[in-house]
Amino acid sequence: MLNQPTPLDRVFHALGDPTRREMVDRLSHGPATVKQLAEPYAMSLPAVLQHLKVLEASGLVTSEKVGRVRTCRIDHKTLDHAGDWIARRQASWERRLDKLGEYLAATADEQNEEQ
Amino acid sequence: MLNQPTPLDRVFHALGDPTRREMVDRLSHGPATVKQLAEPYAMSLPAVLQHLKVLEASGLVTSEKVGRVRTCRIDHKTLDHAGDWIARRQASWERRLDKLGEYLAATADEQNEEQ
DNA sequence: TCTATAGTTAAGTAAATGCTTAACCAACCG
DNA sequence: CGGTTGGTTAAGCATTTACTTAACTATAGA
Repeated sequence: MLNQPTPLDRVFHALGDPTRREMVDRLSHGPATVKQLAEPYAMSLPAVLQHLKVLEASGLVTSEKVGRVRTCRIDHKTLDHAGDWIARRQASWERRLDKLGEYLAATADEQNEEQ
Repeated sequence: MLNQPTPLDRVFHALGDPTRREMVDRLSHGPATVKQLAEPYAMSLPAVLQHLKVLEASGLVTSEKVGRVRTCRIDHKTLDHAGDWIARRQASWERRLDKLGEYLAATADEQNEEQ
């Protein structure tokens, strides 16, 4: 991978890790501080911070620091982009099934006519 | 990551690579042989095969070999799982916004009563 | 002011990723 | 049979990932 990753690369890659998916899950219920996000995990704080950095780089999460606490929140738009990509492939797949169905129906008709 | 990846880990990880997403895209329009899948890319056949292996391990793609050609197709159910996961987080996010809205409305009412 | 809290930076490491080339097999085809 | 086509395996390599520990900064509160 010489070329740099696209936004969608970053989003799916970010979601490919269970810890990061759990963080997104947690944040989908409301904002949380770094401390709160880290609390469920056995791993070190710097490790959590690195996951957070990946999530922020992907656009899935935003954060702002007030005083000494950083509060993180989901950016739903980015999650939507990922959902849209999947929905579009599902759509092409279904269009294909429709066409296949039409074809099979047409073939059946022809066979009926032949009989 | 000492523990082995979950199915969802594998799916999102598989979708995190642009080449693999393009392959899923291609396959969403209909089945293709390994040769056909490899054709758009500058990379070697073994590299394509490795991407294919990742896609198969994730469950996004299935394949069967007839004679000497292997034909690959999407398994839509796996794509659905990924879409469902995203949809569920979007749902919690929206529920949260609803509750926030109710709270704000209630607060506004209280303030009206106080006045 | 002293100290605990919340977060950050840097550097190092083991394992996983995404490729490569070389060698190989098995099926179809003239 | 012998060559071409389609796919596969193995080995190697540079890069990225997911952590770690140690050291550090800045804010909040007693």
